Amino acid sequence: MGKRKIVLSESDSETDLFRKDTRDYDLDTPLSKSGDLDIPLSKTVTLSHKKLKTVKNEDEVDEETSLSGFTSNTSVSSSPVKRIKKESKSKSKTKTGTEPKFNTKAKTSLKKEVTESKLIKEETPGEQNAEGEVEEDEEEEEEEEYKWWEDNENDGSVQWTTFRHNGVLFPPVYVPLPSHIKLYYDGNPVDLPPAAEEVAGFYAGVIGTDHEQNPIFRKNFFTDFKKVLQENGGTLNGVSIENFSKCDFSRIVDYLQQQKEIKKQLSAQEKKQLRIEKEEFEEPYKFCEVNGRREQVGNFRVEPPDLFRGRGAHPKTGKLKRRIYPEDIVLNLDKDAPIPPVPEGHHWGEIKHDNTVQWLAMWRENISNSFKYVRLAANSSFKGQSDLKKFEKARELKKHINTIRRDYKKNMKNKLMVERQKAVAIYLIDVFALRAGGEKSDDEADTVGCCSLRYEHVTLKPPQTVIFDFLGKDSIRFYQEVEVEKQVFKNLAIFKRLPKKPGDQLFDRLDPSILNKFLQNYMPGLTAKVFRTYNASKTMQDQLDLIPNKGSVAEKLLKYNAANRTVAILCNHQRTISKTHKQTIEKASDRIRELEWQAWRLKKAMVQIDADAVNKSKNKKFLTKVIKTFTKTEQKKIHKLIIDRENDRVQKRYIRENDAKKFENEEELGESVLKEWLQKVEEKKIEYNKEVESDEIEITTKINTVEKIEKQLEKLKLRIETSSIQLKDREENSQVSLGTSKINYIDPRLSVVFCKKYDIPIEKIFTKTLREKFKWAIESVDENWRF
DNA sequence: CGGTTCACTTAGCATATAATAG
DNA sequence: CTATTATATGCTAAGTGAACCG
Repeated sequence: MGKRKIVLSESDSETDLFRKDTRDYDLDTPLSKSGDLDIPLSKTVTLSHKKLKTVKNEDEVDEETSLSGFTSNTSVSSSPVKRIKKESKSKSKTKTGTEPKFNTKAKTSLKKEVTESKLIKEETPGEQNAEGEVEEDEEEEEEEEYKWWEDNENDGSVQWTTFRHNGVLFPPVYVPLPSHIKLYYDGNPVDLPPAAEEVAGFYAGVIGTDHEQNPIFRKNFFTDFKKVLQENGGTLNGVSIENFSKCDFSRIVDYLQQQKEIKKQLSAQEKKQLRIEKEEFEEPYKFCEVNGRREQVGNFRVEPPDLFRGRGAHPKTGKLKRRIYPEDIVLNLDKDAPIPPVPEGHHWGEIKHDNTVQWLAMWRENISNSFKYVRLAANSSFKGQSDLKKFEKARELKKHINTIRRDYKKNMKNKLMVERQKAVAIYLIDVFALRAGGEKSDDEADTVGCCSLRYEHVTLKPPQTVIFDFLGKDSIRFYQEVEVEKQVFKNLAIFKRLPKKPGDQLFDRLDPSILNKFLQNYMPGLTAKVFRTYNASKTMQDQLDLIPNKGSVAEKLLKYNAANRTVAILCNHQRTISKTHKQTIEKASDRIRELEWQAWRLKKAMVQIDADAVNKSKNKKFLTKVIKTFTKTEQKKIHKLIIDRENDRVQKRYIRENDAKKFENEEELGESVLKEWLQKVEEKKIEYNKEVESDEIEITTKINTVEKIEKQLEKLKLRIETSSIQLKDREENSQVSLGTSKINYIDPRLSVVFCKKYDIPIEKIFTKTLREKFKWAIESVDENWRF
């Protein structure tokens, strides 16, 4: 038995997509290394061993029920500790020698940024830099830039030597509503102190979303709202607010809506002006100087106050996320760096000089009392370096994966309960790409990963089918009905055995740290999450290998996306189906049906002209196979669709043109014009009706020869084909999110190589920001690179 | 150790912007 | 050219895992 195929069932149509996946996992490839040690003994195991003596029965697995039918193998297995030299990851091309200078473009870059998209095309692509190398990137760089991936010196713990920036950007102060816009309570206007009014406004902002329907959200909001109100001396006009259901936010909602509308109505110029002003204002915060080099800051804006929008059933959702002031902020800079200016009348909470970390600023947030950090952008050297490290680590796992798989298979029959649990857990993480699953407290949403799986999350269906059903990260449902190996099934049964009951931990001897410590034995730095990266990239490599190098760019892209989708499904990256999705799909299929009707009609006309035309046509296949006959009812339906649409269009056009004329002070079109237009549509309708009755197409000058019709048919055929493919693609992607895996899991070098080999412009696969983020990948691989 | 704290990656949704159909 | 739809980006919540601490 070499490869094991896991076929996911297809029973539940709702989540169908996530269970059609078929994957191969090579668990049995012979090991490259023999003579692996047969002694586990990390500290954890030693401890269990001690435990074994005292509470033997608890820790020993009951062989009777669990091991039947399997070749027994009693030896405790483990992995050799493999020491990998930390070698410098990339062969350095000659480094530029001198320390790169700090990019002084900061001042001018604003204008550049703003107009870039337009200007770029006018500039010579590929300028020469000092060394005479040709810069191939579409964004010109006057100054040579730092290519950290060609730089060898990076030891790890020290992140920077100089580190300077301008601090953070605070959200604007609250501007109270106009005095006539108020909250109403029990039908009466309420005068709120500004602080409370602000919170009421936050709630108004949530009306119309799902949060509004969430009782927890409402309760938490109302509690905090009352608190703020009280802290600010209560309402100003003596109204006492006790009951949420008596609160009427509608005027505030309308006002906010109106403000939004006004903003939208601004002319393009005004919008542009505002944008430029905003840019200018933000400019100082956008960049950070790291070791004399200019790098982009990611989230330089402090999070504004709002109601906390927790995902899933978060107990704290709806609570007020308080405003952050400079006093709350800790800044991190180098010792000699100038201290950024603070808003008038304030001071920074603390100034630190910690060069072992990457953050520029941080504050403590009040919802779960954790930290928020201001850090560099995704295209920075900090992020890039850790990204590269992450993928190199995943590639390192290639060398150990066979050993690991062999071991966990073997350990499925280990006598020690912990070892068995480890084996099964690693199996689940490896095969189903589960996350580690750390412990969570009661004031968070109840979500789980591997180690925190509970009794009720796994259902066993003999002989060897397992149904996983739980909420994972972000409360995204993980539902899979799968066949597993017998021994896995048996072990899961053991882990669920009495006295365990719903609510109990499946892996009661495990937590991520135990698992990770065990994994380190195979490879330094190996942790549970590495498996996700590894399997995602490995899957992508395998999928890409299957794509034939032929066809149009569009076709190849479609295949790339299909490969991407496989990975996204593996990682369970979902997105909510948009509210309009069903409608969109319906509309698109109606549209296709209409196109088919047009084709059918043309076909009829063709036959009318020449009875044998179909047989002679080079589109014979299309004409006979694809085009189905339309019944009279169907025809009428389509006619109605077209006529309604036409009428609609005419009405709109009439209104629009008159609006324009009014604006220009011209004479408006009279009703008669509209009537005339509508009449034309009416004529068409009559025409259609006649067509249905007589079952004959009227031959017009436009379509009076077979050749002309063929030409039109050709066009229609193409449109139908592309529309159908598009529709199918969209349908398949409707609940799968491709982005997350592209950004975080698929080694970007795979995509770069794919583009090179298949002659696809990288822009088709990586957006501008992704190209910046993955610059290290784009510039460092040749087409023979493999994951 | 075993829990907590800190720092970092990963995640989906909301909104802004671009592309495309009509 | 406009309205609609698709895509890209911004935002911040929610994970992981190592270090720290008593």
